[in-house]
Amino acid sequence: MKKDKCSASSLKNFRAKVWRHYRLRKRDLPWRHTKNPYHILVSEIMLQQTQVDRVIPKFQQFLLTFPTLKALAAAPFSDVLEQWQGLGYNRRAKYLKLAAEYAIKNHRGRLPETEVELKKLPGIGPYTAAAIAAFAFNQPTVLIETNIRTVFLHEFFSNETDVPDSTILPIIAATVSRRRAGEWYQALMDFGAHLKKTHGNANRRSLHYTKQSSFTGSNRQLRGQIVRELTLTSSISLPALKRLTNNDRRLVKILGQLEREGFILKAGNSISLAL
DNA sequence: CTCCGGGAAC
DNA sequence: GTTCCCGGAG
Repeated sequence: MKKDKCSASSLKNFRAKVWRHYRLRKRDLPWRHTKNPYHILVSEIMLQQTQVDRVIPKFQQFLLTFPTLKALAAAPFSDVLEQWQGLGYNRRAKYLKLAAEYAIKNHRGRLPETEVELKKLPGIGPYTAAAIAAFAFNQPTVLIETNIRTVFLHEFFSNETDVPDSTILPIIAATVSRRRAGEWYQALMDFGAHLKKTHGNANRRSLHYTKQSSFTGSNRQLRGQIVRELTLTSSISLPALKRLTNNDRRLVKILGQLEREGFILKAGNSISLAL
């Protein structure tokens, strides 16, 4: 009986368990059939805070509409935003197009291959930079997201609460496959998704666990409605938008934010999506 | 720290 | 009605 949960033999058993689950229960996901860095990028941005089942059809349609990094960079923002409707977090659509433009301008039309360079792209933070490096370029980066967090909380911190990621990351680094990093992380995510179905959500024991405020009646809801309206009509008057809410002051405030963030253009009383 | 979307499972 | 989602920016 090994006392140390992180002993060499424990880690070896853990790895074997994850690989075994992957062999038997691997999910067949569209972005696992490609090594195209652009396709990986699109999938990872879409998957930020968004369930796999909801991303799959959007991912495929998006790549039909914008087949290459160059096509995305050249496309009107309003077209990108239109494709994005239903996914939520419209800022991601903006960041994704800006990232494409950045790569065209600074990396000769390709995505950079290192974590440090990837993180410089808009919308790409610590997780996504490490994930693209692992999935597209097979680098043994260290990354954590909700499924991976679940796996390690379940396997190594089953009796602990308020576990910070900084405590988990060294174990992730100690267990990552040097030779098959991308596959390893896919296997971890599949195992984590499986654990959530069978054991509930261990992430509530993470130090970083938070519940988000309610959506109905929120600024986010109204903001989303405004953006969707604009993708449908291309141009709309302020009085027409006022029917979305009885709080004109809140509407004007959100419109100001959308304008500053580069989502919309205001010309007098006429409002349209930015190009 | 707060903000950001929206559909679906529960 | 509540929770969750292969997070990131300001």
